[in-house]
Amino acid sequence: MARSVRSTPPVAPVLPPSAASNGTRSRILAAGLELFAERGYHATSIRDMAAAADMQSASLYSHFPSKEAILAELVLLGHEEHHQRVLSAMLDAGPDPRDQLVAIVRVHVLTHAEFPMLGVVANYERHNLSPTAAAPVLAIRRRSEALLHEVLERGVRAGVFQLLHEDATSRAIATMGVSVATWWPERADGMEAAELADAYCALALRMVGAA
Amino acid sequence: MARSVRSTPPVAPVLPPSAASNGTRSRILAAGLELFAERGYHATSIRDMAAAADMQSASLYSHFPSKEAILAELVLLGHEEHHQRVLSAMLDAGPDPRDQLVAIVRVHVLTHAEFPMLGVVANYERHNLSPTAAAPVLAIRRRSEALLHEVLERGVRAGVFQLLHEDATSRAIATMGVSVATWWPERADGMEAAELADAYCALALRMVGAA
Amino acid sequence: MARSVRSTPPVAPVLPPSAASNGTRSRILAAGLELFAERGYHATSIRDMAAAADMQSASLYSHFPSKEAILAELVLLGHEEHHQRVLSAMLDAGPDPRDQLVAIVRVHVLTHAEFPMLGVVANYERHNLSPTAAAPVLAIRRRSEALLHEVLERGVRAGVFQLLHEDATSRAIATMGVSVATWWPERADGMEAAELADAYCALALRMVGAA
Amino acid sequence: MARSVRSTPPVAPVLPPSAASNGTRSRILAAGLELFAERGYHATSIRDMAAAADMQSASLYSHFPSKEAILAELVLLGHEEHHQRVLSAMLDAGPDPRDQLVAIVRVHVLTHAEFPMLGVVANYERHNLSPTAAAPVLAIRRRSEALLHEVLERGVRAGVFQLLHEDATSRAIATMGVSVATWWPERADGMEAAELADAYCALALRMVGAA
DNA sequence: TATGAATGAGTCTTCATTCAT
DNA sequence: AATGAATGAAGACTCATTCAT
Repeated sequence: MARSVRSTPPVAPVLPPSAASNGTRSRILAAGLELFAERGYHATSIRDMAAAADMQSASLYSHFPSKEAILAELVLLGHEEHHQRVLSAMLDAGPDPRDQLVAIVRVHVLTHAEFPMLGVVANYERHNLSPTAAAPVLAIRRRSEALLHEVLERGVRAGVFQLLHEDATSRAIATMGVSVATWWPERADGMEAAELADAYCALALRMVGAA
Repeated sequence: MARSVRSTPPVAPVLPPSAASNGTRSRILAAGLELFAERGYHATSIRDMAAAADMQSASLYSHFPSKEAILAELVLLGHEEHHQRVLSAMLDAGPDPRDQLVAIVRVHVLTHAEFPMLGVVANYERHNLSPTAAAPVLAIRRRSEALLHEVLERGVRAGVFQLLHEDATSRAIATMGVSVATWWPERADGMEAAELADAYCALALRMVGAA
Repeated sequence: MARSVRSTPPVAPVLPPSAASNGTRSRILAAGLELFAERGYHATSIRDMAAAADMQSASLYSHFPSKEAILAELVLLGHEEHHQRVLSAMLDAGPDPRDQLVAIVRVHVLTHAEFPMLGVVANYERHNLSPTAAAPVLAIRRRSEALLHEVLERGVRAGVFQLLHEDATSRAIATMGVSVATWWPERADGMEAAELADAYCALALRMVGAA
Repeated sequence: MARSVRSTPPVAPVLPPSAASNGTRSRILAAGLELFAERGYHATSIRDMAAAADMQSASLYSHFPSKEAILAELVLLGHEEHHQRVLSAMLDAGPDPRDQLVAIVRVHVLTHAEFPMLGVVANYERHNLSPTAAAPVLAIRRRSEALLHEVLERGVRAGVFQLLHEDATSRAIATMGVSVATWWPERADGMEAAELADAYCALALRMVGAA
């Protein structure tokens, strides 16, 4: 039986399925995502986005009330997609804190490898949101952080994790996953996403003293 | 006699001594640093910077030829200061790869804890530089990366490090230090910089399988 | 039957029919023409032009990509209108070089008398164009110059012209026509355009030794 | 005895002797002349002129009270030099109107050939002067025009000139001399100034019907 | 005499947004 | 749903000029 030589697409999809494919709106979101990720929110003009979506700038306002609304939707979408995947992975993992940690890190890394632009925008461009638009995003972030915290705490209580410093450890684990969005799409070798995730999972186990 | 409970100032200095204290120029740099770190390069206007430096916007041009030149100087300065500190720490460390890794991580973390705004600007705002302005910065980055790479390689050859994946490991170590600039200044507890550095050094040793 | 005493309007039209009357665009062109002719390109601000066209300065950019583009259009338009008139006059003239010279000079003078501002802008402000914008203009100028040259050459070969110096003569003929744009609109007496043209035609015939 | 092969210098002097050679002031005037002639008054900044004169812009104000004062001095200087030369040539000519016309045209052409930049600035940039600064210039212009007018009138009264139209003729004669400043420095052939002047003198005689 | 720094007004152009069509 | 034209505010930058040194 012929095996496919390539297991990941050469170019990652821009938007997750939950947001893709429904016409003009998603064309605008895709345009915004690419440009915000590449140049940043303030370096991208409404006209740039319109051009990338093959329309006039005024037409954007038939779909979004403002430039900020487009960023807000992208940032929220990135957080929702991520949180839902992490949550789902946790539910599939058994009760062992080690399995739970691995589940979190794997899906965390894979999501950032699959949607690097969304990772960049959600993490680095979210600071351009007004407090109002940022609020629901922060809520999700806190839930995600709490989830990792919970797993670490349970591992400590179960005696399988020996943390050096809770805060530093959890920040390090979270950060190294996010950074994947930045460097992995530009990697020189042909490293696969699954291979990458394996490495980070093992790394995480070492960081919590469980390997 | 009462001992001071806090050994580091509550607010870190903005610029390293190498750039501070020489008049108008450094006042402009300090203004740019604060604003670029807080809002980002494109969200900061030349008038904002002038106001923060208590002068008219046109007066900036007596000291810098363009807005980009201010960013370029800050980014370069951040990289130079960082690289020089890392280099100096390496020279003070003994020949043991473990000591060398600890030396690198400690100074890496401490630098980002002491100059968090410079860390943010140097790492996140440098993408707003033109290729010409970015070139010398990239050269320094490559040297710093090579240094960490060298230490890891030597540790592996000496049999004291068991790396899971060289690239992933080095990226994770570098990233977790940089992220300090982001979260540590806003920490809730009264964590000291030295304590933070200790934790990250131990974490790094675990990551390379040497703890 | 009563003859009208005045055959030309007291104030010449600003733009030739080929460019006039089509809405906002030509209102901007007319504003630019008047101001460029009166004050010069660099002494005219985009705001001055907007005010003269009764709009905001930003609105100009819905119709022209830059200030230079407005000048470029005016200069090109002036050259095109002029060249087409000269060409048309030549075609109506018989084969006699004297008739041809008179035809050229008459239309040359009349055009500058009818559209003096366009003459001033096309001839004196064209130096403010970038090489790219100036190229098509230069092409037309060369064609016009070649036409006069051709007529003079033919007259010499036919023995009806005795030139003192070809280059000096053709420059003098061309220049005296262009200068009409400058002094004729401010003439003290009530000199008619037709009368003016008659004088210049006779003058030209003398200059080539054919009178 | 060796004859000089070249009767005119390859590059015409910038300023006439009356203004040259007295230090910083004339260095500034020379810089202004070159730049005003090349780019125009409004396209030349005070900093451009300072750079061309190898000094700081603020230093110009030790020698001239304003940018306009530099233009005013150049324009006045050009007119004075020109008028004095024309006057002197007239005094050397005999009483014959033909000789007088030739004398005027010759010196008119030669002056513009020798100081083309001064000719350009005096004739085309003088419109950028305020009425106050323009007044003495206009006075000289009127005297020069009156002089030509006088010669033409005398020739008519003496029956040696048959004018077609006084105003048109005098404008044409004056204009063709001024235009020399524009085209002659860029001539393709190696035409000498004396040769040029001869041609224009003969042309003028034809124009007045005296050849 | 010369200058570096400073300034307020101005430059052209782009911005996000609105609105009538 | 889409657009061309319009706008007021703002963008980075340059202007001619001033002044203390």
